[in-house]
Amino acid sequence: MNSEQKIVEADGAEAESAALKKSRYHHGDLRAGLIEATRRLVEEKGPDGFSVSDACRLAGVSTAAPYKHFKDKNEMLVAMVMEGMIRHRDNMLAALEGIPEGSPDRITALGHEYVKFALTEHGVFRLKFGGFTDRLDDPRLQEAGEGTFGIVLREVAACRNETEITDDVRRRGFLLWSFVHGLSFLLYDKKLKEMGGDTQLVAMLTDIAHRMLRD
Amino acid sequence: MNSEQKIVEADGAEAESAALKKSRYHHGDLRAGLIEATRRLVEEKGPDGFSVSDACRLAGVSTAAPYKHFKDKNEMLVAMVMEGMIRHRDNMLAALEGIPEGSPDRITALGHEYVKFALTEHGVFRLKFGGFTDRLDDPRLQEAGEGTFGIVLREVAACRNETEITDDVRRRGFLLWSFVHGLSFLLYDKKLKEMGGDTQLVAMLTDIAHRMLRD
DNA sequence: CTCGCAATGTTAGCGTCTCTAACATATGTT
DNA sequence: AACATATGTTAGAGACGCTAACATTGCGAG
Repeated sequence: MNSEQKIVEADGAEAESAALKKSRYHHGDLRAGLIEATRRLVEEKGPDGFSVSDACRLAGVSTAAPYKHFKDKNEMLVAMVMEGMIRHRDNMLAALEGIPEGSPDRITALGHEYVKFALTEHGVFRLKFGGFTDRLDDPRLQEAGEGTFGIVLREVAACRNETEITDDVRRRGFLLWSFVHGLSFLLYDKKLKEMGGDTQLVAMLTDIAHRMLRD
Repeated sequence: MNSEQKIVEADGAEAESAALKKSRYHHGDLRAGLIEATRRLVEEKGPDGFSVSDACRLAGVSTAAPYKHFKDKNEMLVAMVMEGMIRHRDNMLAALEGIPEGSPDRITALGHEYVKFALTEHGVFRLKFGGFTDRLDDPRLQEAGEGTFGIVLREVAACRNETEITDDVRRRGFLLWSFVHGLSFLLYDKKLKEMGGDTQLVAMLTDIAHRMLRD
């Protein structure tokens, strides 16, 4: 039953002597531990199935402990999603490596990474975009999202041989974003059952990229 | 404070003598009343802010009453979303009226209606598509959604001069759906602040329809 | 008509959840 | 060493989901 308990603490990055930690009053880095617990639970049970109490049990602390680090449940989620958005952006930047500048393949790669993130970290993705907006409207999240969109805009501009972000570039970028965004939702909801592996997905993304980039 | 109370009952479709209803033990049509209360509250406070207790207060019954009509909270939401999906489909069918068969304008009209619904009934929309999927996986909802997609496929086929739903038609339909789906989310999240009125939206939808329909 | 049953309400209460208050313990600065 | 602050704990208030037990109503069969 409690085989999973305290796991969050145990496999923390800076694993000091586990025995030493055992009889500690203080957790070490409870904030990080709770964020990690939150992430796991949201992925496992979904955004609405998540409870602060569960996170406390997983982190091995009392249910009042989180409130020394976060204002409320919502702030815990914001902190967790924040980290996810950074991963999201880093993944997208990494996906561009080795693909020649100005190639539409870069757009495809970005879209592919976007969808992959939405599918693997669907809890984070849905928290950010799936309708908890009313409560999850932290300006830092807004900012992080716009930063990611900036990457797309830059690539679109390059493909269109523009030196700056014109209205046309912005329009095309937004259309591309709409597409991969919707695709992410629909794929996770299994609306396209017959969608095979990555090959078919990439073909789809490539097709879209070309349709959106041409005149 | 209770100016809104019992509103749900008061303005019901079949408004009998209000005075007569007042001293009634039975509600009349509590099931319908609760669905309507649920719809209002979800639109007002968002899917996660909704509580059965609130719905009871709005409908003017005790907090145990709903469980004579619905298995649990989730079934209340399913029933409410179900009605929304029917409205959604009817709206889309109505949007086609007067537009010549085989015209891409029909695709645009469908997309426009899709987005309009997502924006006006965003609570319903997000419940259906925004990540409550794990709990909201009623097969009837699945079916309703596929019915709506069928409308799109039929129109795409007509525009492509196909007599049946080929793989190509299905692919284009899915891409179109992805687009308007993602657009709906992003527009509500105000990701496109500069998006003006309907005119600009329609222009965007028209552009997309043409890009997706051509070879 | 009325008797009885099924349908549909109500009240009371359990367990859980979020969050706060009051108190306890650790940490680190002087 | 002593104190201030940070970070934990326990206890509990108030809301919610849901169930059990009981009350009222509507309706069909005798």
